[in-house]
Amino acid sequence: MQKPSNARGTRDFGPKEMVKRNFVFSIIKKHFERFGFQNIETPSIENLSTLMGKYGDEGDQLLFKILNSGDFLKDVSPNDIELGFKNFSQKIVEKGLRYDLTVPFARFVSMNRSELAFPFKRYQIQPVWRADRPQKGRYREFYQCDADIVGSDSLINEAELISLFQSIFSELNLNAQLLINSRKVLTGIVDALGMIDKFTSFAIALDKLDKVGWDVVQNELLEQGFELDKLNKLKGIIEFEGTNDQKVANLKSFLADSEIGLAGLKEIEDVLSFSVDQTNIIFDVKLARGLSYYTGLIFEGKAVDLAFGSIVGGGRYDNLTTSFGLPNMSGVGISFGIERIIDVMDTLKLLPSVDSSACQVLFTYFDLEGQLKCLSLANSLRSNGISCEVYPDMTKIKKSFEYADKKGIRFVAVIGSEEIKSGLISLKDMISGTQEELNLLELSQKLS
RNA sequence: GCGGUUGUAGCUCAGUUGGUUAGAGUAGGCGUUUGUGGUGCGCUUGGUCGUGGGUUCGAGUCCCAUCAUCCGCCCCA
Repeated sequence: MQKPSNARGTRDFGPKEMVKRNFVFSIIKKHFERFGFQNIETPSIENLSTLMGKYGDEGDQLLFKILNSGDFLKDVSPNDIELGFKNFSQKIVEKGLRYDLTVPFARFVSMNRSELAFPFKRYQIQPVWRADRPQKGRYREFYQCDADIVGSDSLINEAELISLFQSIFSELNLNAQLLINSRKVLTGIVDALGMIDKFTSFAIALDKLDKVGWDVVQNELLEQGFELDKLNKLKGIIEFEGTNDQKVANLKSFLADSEIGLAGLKEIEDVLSFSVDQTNIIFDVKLARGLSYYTGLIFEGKAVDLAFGSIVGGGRYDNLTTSFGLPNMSGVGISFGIERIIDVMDTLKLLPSVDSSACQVLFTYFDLEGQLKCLSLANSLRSNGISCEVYPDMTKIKKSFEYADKKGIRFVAVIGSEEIKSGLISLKDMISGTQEELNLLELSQKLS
């Protein structure tokens, strides 16, 4: 017999974990709906043609691919194998597991364009898979919780997502801040530096500023051909500390000659002006974010009390559905990294440990007569909306008390010959240790 | 994809320079005299020491490979 184990980077969730997970899931879901987002689901499996090329070369490598069923080698010639695995795999693999929820959503919107009411607001809470190397806060199977709005380019949407972020973390009681920036501001900065064609390398270098420090970033940019005096000026801008409004004002002169940069600043200003509550919203010029499809505002959420990487990500994308044959469909979305939120909250002891789903009462008995009585009493209580279970085995009564204790069931109802004779139920409160005799009506009232 | 760490009972870990039948705590089971749990006491079930090779008279201990884990890098939630 082989030792059982989980596949790499995957986890089981027992009852205790599920209590914690459901707590977070239910709050997120509630707020999604409160903001008018509608739930959809898409299949775990997508055609590889839907997924490939959407996440860059790195992303393509991290896709889990599904071997074709049946005789998957029947169309493969020795020549295909000689051409290398990329060519070869195209012949034997046609499907893959979804890598995120955004691309399947784009496919969905494109396919259902005539039936959807635009602007379309949807939320989706489903697992995604990445053939990544597992690490702290990084798994191969994990849930994403996405809320997106497509078919509207109003900045109200951005502001609403920010508001959604605030209300979710407020109810979760987790202190989190949202960094915001605009791809246009970043483009403007590169423009002002006179290196507009080096946008990507600039963004990548800037994104790791917090980790490696300015000197490393500067050296990297100098190697790329950026000019030192301009970088020095940029350094002052980036290290400037102040309110969001002050930061915007400070950037205005730097971006004075860049039309796109000023447009980006205007976006930031507008979104902030739409945000009634600017608590924990921070305009951060350093924020770049990897995924290439963002075109406008971008944001990233972090826990304040624990360094754990980002727990929320999102931004505006203008061309997501273009490759599915639907151009000009601007959208903006936010993704809550629920696995990391759970990890963070667990570390900070902010999650419930008591199983609120435990039954209210456990029935126990000594003989067949008591057993039947318990079953009938249990059904009466259930029809009154009281959750209860009947201990299934006729062993020592002690076992059923231990069972109730372990499972967090508060009351144990004992039905023996005395109870059957008197028609009363002996009810023990496992917390106080007291016991009382009640009839069915009294029991029902006590527990409802 | 790259670098490092760790892998002994269900769980947390001991195990001395290689040396007899591999230990502890905890969890589980049974009991502690009749129909009552959470703390006590007694007894007890669990391990081909991650897996596969190798060195040796002898390997949990040394070497190689492999799988998994955790931590960095890349990237990301």
